[in-house]
Amino acid sequence: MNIHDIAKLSGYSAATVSRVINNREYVSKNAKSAVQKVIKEYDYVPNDVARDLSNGKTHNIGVVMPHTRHPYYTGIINGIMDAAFPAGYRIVLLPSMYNAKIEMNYLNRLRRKAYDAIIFTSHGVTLDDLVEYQKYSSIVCCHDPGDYNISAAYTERIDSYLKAFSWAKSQNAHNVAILLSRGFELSATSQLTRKAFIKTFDNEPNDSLLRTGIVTYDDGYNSAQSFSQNSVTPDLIFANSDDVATGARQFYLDHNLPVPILIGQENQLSGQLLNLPTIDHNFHEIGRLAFELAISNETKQFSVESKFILRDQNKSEL
Amino acid sequence: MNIHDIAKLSGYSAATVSRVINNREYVSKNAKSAVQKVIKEYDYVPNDVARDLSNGKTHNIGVVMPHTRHPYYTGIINGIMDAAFPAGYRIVLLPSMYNAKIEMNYLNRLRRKAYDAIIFTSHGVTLDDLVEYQKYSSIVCCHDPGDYNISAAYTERIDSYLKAFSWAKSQNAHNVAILLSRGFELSATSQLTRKAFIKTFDNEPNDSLLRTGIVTYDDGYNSAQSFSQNSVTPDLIFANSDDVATGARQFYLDHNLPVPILIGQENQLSGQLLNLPTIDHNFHEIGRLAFELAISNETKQFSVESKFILRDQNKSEL
DNA sequence: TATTGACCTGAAACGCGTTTCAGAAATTAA
DNA sequence: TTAATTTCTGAAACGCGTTTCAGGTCAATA
Repeated sequence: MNIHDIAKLSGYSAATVSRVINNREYVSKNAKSAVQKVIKEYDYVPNDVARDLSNGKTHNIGVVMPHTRHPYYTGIINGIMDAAFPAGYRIVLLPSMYNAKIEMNYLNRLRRKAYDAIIFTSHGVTLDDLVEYQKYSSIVCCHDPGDYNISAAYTERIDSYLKAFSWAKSQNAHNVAILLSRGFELSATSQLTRKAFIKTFDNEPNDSLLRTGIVTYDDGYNSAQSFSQNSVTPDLIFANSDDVATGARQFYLDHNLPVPILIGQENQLSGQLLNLPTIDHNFHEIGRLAFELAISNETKQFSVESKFILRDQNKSEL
Repeated sequence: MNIHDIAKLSGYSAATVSRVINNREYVSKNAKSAVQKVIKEYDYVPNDVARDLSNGKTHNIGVVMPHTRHPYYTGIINGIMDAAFPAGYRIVLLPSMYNAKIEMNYLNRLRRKAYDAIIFTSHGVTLDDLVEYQKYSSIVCCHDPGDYNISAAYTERIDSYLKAFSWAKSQNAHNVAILLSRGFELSATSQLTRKAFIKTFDNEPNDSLLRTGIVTYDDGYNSAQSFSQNSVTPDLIFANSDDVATGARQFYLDHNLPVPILIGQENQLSGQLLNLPTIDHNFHEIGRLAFELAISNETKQFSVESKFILRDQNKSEL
């Protein structure tokens, strides 16, 4: 049962049926009611794929993320979804595991018109690639694109990183461990962390106190364990999430070792319970802005301030 | 630049180009290399929407969920995604806010061929509706479908609910508060909670100790507050997540009131930190199974046991 | 009354791959 | 060498809506 069948059955043409379905003008009352009657009688619904093909639009936005285990990604996704839903867009989850080949594959699906736009919450492909593929469709990234001419909605992280490290310094931290999702060379965010560290402590982060590939509570725990196994004792741990910091903390507690000072990120419940200092990156707003950029035709950048939150240490009731 | 252009440029027909692209047999070496050369030269990629239209398949699976604020839903989504990715399927997020009209809309999009299947992590429409729409495409629900003939992957909750309540009873809990996402009349899961409660305590849950619409930490906090404002003092709170239980706990702490015994669900980090008894519903496995059902042609049901986890209360180091 | 303009309508083309089917060419089997 | 296969190939139809454009009707303006 397609639009041509309805056309025949109603005695009008497919063009008229299409007009009725889409509530276009220039349809007589007679035509409208006749067509509607047949549509109702045969319970006809138009094929969305054919429609998308004809319209050259799918109302689908692809969202690329390495995984959904870190609150930053899930937070952005929520932000995008909350904005996309009322606008009639749907989001398609495109997991990449930081794999550039997989991401290129998604970029090609953009060329193939499968999505109206793609938002990269994180990207393994180069910014050059993103700029290149922009000619096919709207692309938004969620990192500072620097001089690259590409739409971006991102967190201005440097200030809060500086605040966090300078607070760390004020606590007399000398051996600062850094737990990152990706190494400095691979991630702009990690690079920012490094810059803030250098600016504060006047030297490079200590390799033996650096761990990458860190995402979850367990990763935090294991990092602390590996520090311990290597006889490394950080006096402060700067983690990429509160849950990660909490995991590290647990290792020390489990082994009756003194717990280093902890700094988390993303303002999670675990950090709230433990009164950890944290950095709130306002990912929900990032998601919202990313969506707005995705459906707009302009290429522009939005940045949002992140906040270093130092909770009242005395209020800890745990 | 479409397949016909490539056909002309290569001196072969669209049919042959299609064969080359899809690696079909019955293409001569000459044809293959000539076509590939032109494809490469013009950097042609086929249009996915046209392909989907032709093939009648999109490789998109719609996933309906009320929201993404509860770990149960995000957990299922992760499970689905982890299974869908290697199988070459993508998932489209379809938020419903428990709104049956919105869900019907999604069901109609299924009829319109926008998705190959739909998974309902929760449903506001009736099971009759789901059964009805099954004739158009594969539908999977994540609740016990009872006698309805529909594919389902769900958690067998009753045992762990019974265990939880009987533990509650053993703790001499008399005023048991229940925090639910939806009321008994609207949700099969809530109904199970009720049944387990009745079986254990031999009477209906007390209305004044019942709260619905509960999803987050804040909701938990507010519930406790509303109990307090109504001079209701539960001696045990059965929450629908550890975070919710944690929120309730916080209210009592903030007001220097004795904290009731807490039972959480979903085995979250907050519960782990506070050593709360919890119920683990194994949502990741549910998601995986739901996906398998979504792409299979059979209609069947899988259920997974949930676990009541009583943590060592003495080990609380917080 | 002659124009003008608004309103209707449908055939055909378009968006773009895929598949069918018939026919031709090249092999292999007999 | 002939018959029977197997391999290639492309025109056309198909999946299904949307849009364009020409042609027609009818009421309103001049």
